[in-house]
Parts: sequence; structure tokens; C-alpha cells
Amino acid sequence: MTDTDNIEHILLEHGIKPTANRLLVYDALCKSIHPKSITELECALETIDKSVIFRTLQLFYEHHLVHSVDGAQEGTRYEICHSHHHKEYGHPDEDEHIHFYCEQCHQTFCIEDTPLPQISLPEGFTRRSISIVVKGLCPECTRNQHFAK
Amino acid sequence: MTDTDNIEHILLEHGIKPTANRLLVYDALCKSIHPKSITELECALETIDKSVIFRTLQLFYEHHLVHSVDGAQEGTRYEICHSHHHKEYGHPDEDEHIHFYCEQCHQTFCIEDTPLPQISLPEGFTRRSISIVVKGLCPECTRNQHFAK
DNA sequence: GTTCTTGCAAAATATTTGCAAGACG
DNA sequence: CGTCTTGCAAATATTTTGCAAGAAC
Repeated sequence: MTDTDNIEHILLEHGIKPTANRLLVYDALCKSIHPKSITELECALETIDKSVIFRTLQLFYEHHLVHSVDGAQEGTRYEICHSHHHKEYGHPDEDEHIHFYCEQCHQTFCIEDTPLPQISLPEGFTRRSISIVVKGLCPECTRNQHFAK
Repeated sequence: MTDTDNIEHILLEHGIKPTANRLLVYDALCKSIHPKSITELECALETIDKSVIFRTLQLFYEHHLVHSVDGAQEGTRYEICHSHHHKEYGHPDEDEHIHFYCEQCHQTFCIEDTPLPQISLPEGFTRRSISIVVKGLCPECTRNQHFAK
């Protein structure tokens, strides 16, 4: 599905020149269930420098190829944007979804089942994206919490 | 309103010993419209070391005295929690609200008018807090954007 | 005296930029 | 050539911890 040719095609569609590094970064993001931080990507892609990863993600973000997730610790995380994107500023992507950050095990989960709520902003604000992060304990840590009592 | 005696009272109510530094940090947060980062607080409170501010905010957060806002850049921001708090884990605070982060001027706004949407999580997750950050352009930057065209 | 808080220093982590060499067209 | 991309180094920024001195009780 997401083989090299495919990714190449996707990048081109978004106006990004498909270099080898970019294909690798995209691929790594695709293969992950959880959104990934720059550091994690750096570990997964030992051949690529973090500055390149940084600039790649920046590029991807500008071209609506990834979402950014601002979990609390360990910096921003990124994940592939699967929807059709909107080129005009002010149109949010369609596949944005809620994230859950576990304060115990520090993992970020994608909550895809729950629909993104409709949020109306006061006059004047232009929306580009939305980030909803619920924090607390994930199922496993919730269970452990109970045992601890 | 939020004079020293008052703040002292609030801290005590939340089980926090009201030291001089803590009163100052609380006071600084109260006086700000926008949520503040550790760095900003460090500038505003020149007498207090950032490690103390860090630990103070951590303490406040644990005791539901502040919310944390994960705007993209410049790290986490904090703001006073005005609602009654819930001591049990899993009860979100009541006065949480949406934030807007301007990607142009990098300012974080509190959107208090818009009600926080009801969000249901899958089974097993325990919620502690929720952070909703809409990103885009603030009214002023939106206006400038138009002129730029 | 024991515990908690503070300030300083410093480690650990994350983000961001400069620049020269190389790839691409 | 001229532009874009890369890798390395390094500057910045941010978060976090260790520890010893001092305050609080």
C-alpha cells in the first residue's frame, strides 16, 4: 500500500519533491500507530540527521501532510494526515482527531472513534488546525492504579 | 481581590503551604490575561529561580490550582484554574476552556465564550484534564494577512 | 532535629540555525 | 551554473535533577 512509489506519488501531489529522506520519514510515520516525536524518528531512522527530520516535518506540516500533536512532555509529535487537505489557509484538515496522553506511561494515543467536536471561534480568528489532547490514565495504567490501592 | 491574604487562603484550601515564592507565582499568573510559560514567569519574577518556578507549577498542577496549555512553541504554559477543583483523579476541572494559538504572532488566547465540547472517551481511559488548542491566525494577524495580499 | 523549600549549578532534552559540500536539473 | 537538499556542528531554548544551605515547625 504505502510502498515507495505510492509515497512518492503522495508527496508529489502535495507539491513536495520526493527525496530519499522524505520518503523514509513519511514511511516511518505511516508505520507507527502512535504519533512520533522528532527524537523517536531520529532513532528509527539512524541514517538521517535530526535537522533534516526537523525540516522535513516542517515542510510536511506546511503542506498539510502531517498533523502536529502537542502532547505535554517530550515535545511535539507528528502523524500522517490521511484526509484530503485544504490548500487555503483557514481550512482545517478533515481527519483530525482527538489524542489521549497518559500521564503515567507518557504515551500518546489516537482516539479515532470519537468525532471531533464542532468548535466556533469568536469573530476574526482564522482557524488552521485544532489540537485536542485529553490527559489522564490510559486503560492499562488505570487498571494498575486500581491494583495499587 | 487577589491580595496576599486571599492567595494564602486559596493555597491553604488546596493543601499547599503558602510560601512567599508561591504567593508571587500565583499572583503573577493571576495578573496575566494570557497563559504564561515558565520563561515568562522567570522574567516577571526576577527574584525567583526557574527551578523553583518549575517545581511550584508542578505542585500547583497536581493540586488543580493551574491548568497547563500545550501551545506549540515555547513550551507549556500555565494559567490559574478558577473553578472548584476535584480532588479525585479522573474528575476534570470545571473551568477549562479553549485556547487559540496564533501561528503568526505566537500568542496564546483564552477563548472563554465557547463552551468546552463534551468528549467521550473509549472504555478504560481515565480523564484528568483536557487541552483544546485551535491554531491559526488571531484577529489582528488575519487582518494583516488580508492587507498583505 | 526533621522535614520542606530554596537557589545555584548542571545534566538532560528539544528546537532551531549556519554553513559548506553535494545532488539535481 | 543556480537552486534545493543534506549532514554536521553548534547555538538556543526548555525541562529536569542533585545537592547543600537555610527556613519552618
